[in-house]
Amino acid sequence: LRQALVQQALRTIQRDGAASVTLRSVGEALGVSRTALYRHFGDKSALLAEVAREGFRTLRLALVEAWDSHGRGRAGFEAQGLAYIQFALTHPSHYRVMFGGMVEAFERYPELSREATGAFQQLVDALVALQEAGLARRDDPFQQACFIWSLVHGIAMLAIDGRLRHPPVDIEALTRYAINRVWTGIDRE
Amino acid sequence: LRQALVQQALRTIQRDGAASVTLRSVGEALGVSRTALYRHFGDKSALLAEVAREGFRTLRLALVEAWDSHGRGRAGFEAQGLAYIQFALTHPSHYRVMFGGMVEAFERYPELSREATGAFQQLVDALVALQEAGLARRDDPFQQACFIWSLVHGIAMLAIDGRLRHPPVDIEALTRYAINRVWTGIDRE
DNA sequence: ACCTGAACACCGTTCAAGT
DNA sequence: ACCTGAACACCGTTCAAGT
Repeated sequence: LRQALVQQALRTIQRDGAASVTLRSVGEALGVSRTALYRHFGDKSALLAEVAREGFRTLRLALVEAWDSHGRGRAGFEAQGLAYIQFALTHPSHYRVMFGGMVEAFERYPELSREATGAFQQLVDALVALQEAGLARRDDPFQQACFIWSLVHGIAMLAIDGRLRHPPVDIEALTRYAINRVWTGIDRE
Repeated sequence: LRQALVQQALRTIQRDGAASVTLRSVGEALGVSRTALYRHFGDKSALLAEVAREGFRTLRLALVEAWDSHGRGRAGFEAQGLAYIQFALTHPSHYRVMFGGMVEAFERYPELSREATGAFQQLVDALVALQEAGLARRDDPFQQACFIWSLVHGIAMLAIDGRLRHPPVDIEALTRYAINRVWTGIDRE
């Protein structure tokens, strides 16, 4: 039932958005009372934490896949960025659960923190590989990763929140541009 | 009273966070019924839209001030980025109202949209000035601005959501690093 | 024109009670 | 061990009624 609750929450999120995930709706869809959930999770936040954890796992796998299947060089770096944005645009509500502050006290869920760190670590690993291949500046990889993550997260959030629709922006083109500018800089032509 | 409601909402947001802004609490703090608000705003979302509009106005003024008082060159560009992050860190809940999807149907509030566009336009104007001074690539200034905005927005959101606290990140140092990397690129040393 | 008080349809959560 | 049903303390919103 625990797994069923998570799956049902995910389905509701995908179809009707995160705001529609109520203990009543999730319970009713599973033919169970609205308080049955408390036998498996501490509270609603714990359920959403599990949903978020699942999201970070999927995201990490998507990043690894993009990086590995594009040669682990510049092409892989770009593919990884595009995969990140694609995940966010394909699962906007799920992404919001992961990053929108919907999970109270994020740090109180060690499995969620671990999975989130794992996805971040994939980016760090890629940057270390690029540095060792002489393709990227030998800055602190952690700070470098924070920088890149902030960029793609910013694009994802603005896109999801509809802030890039007036006028309409080609998100993929923006992502490609951003990654290219990160790579070569914007100081001079 | 309309202005008083906005001011009270802002005060509550600063002190107890956006989640604590309820029609009951705002009304009670002003010695008025919880439904009095409906004489001045269509619904709660309209009140928050006004709060967000005030935020974009303050943000724009902070950006203009930073840009103007640092020579409208590379130093001004960096100062503008730092001013953006500083605004977000100083008023995290206010920033969340502006960007966290708390205002339903953002585009239905023309004054809010105008103010948000105004803040964005300040960045576009700065980039055009940099381009004309030969200090920045002559890319489409709008796309360039979307790129930069995404970056600082990403840093701001990750910082506000506490995602840069395990391990703790020096946000100002990260911002300086990011702006420097945007300026000179990360392809080679 | 502006405000109130009661009512309505929702929420998450607690808890005694059932099997 | 697992679930239920009623109850509690909250929400935003509507509406007839008051001044």
